[in-house]
Amino acid sequence: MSIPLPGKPVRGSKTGKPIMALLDLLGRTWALGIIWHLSQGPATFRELQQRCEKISPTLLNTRLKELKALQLIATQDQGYLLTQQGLSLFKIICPLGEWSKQWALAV
Amino acid sequence: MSIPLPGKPVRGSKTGKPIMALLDLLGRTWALGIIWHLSQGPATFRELQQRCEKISPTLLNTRLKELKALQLIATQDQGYLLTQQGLSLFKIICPLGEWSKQWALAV
DNA sequence: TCACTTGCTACTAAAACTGTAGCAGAGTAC
DNA sequence: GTACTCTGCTACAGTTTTAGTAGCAAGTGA
Repeated sequence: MSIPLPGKPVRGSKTGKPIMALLDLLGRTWALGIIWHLSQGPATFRELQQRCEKISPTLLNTRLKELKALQLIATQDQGYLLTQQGLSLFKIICPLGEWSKQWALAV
Repeated sequence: MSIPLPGKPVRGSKTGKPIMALLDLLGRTWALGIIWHLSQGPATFRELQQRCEKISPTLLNTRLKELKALQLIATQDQGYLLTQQGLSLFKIICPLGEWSKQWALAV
């Protein structure tokens, strides 16, 4: 799957609007999950695999490359970690944790 | 694909944590997109199809059923619209619009 | 009754994801 | 130096999901 660059047509939208690229990216299996789990701190490849419970290494690597190309994550000695960009994105979606608890009560 | 009920094991997590169900749901193609486009106001099936540019009716209907079962959207005379739950979820992800614009400048 | 719209299903092809096995390189341990 | 372990990652076959197109049944209005 090609990397959803803002400004370019993406899966489901030819307009090139950044939000559509973002929705394409976040709509891919495990993309949100990886960001979520990485917010707990840096992790090696295998550590991340464990945090994600059941992700296949194939897919994990694919997503990591995408997220890296889009500058949401980076690699360092510690392994993978969120960049400033990635962190600011996480801050937005962070409230989903609390929201989902309320939601669970209602559904 | 089965509906990701909070409290139940979902794609990628057996823990049943609500957040994992939510991440599963939002990680499905077009789920976020549908919520996003519905936030612009109620829409009929075909209207929604157009807003989403390139979604296939098969998938649109599948996602609508899921979102309905999870009480994020509902149907009325006007067609489909966000429920209170859906609206409160949208309020969380709404800042993604602005964020993506900043991101577009950086990538 | 005939045209027209709407919500939606059927069906096939294409793309994405899973699951398992395992390789190459780096770091100890002896 | 060589055996052992751990790591990041790739290969590949099989399954599941999504795309894309066609079109049907029900409702509306003329």
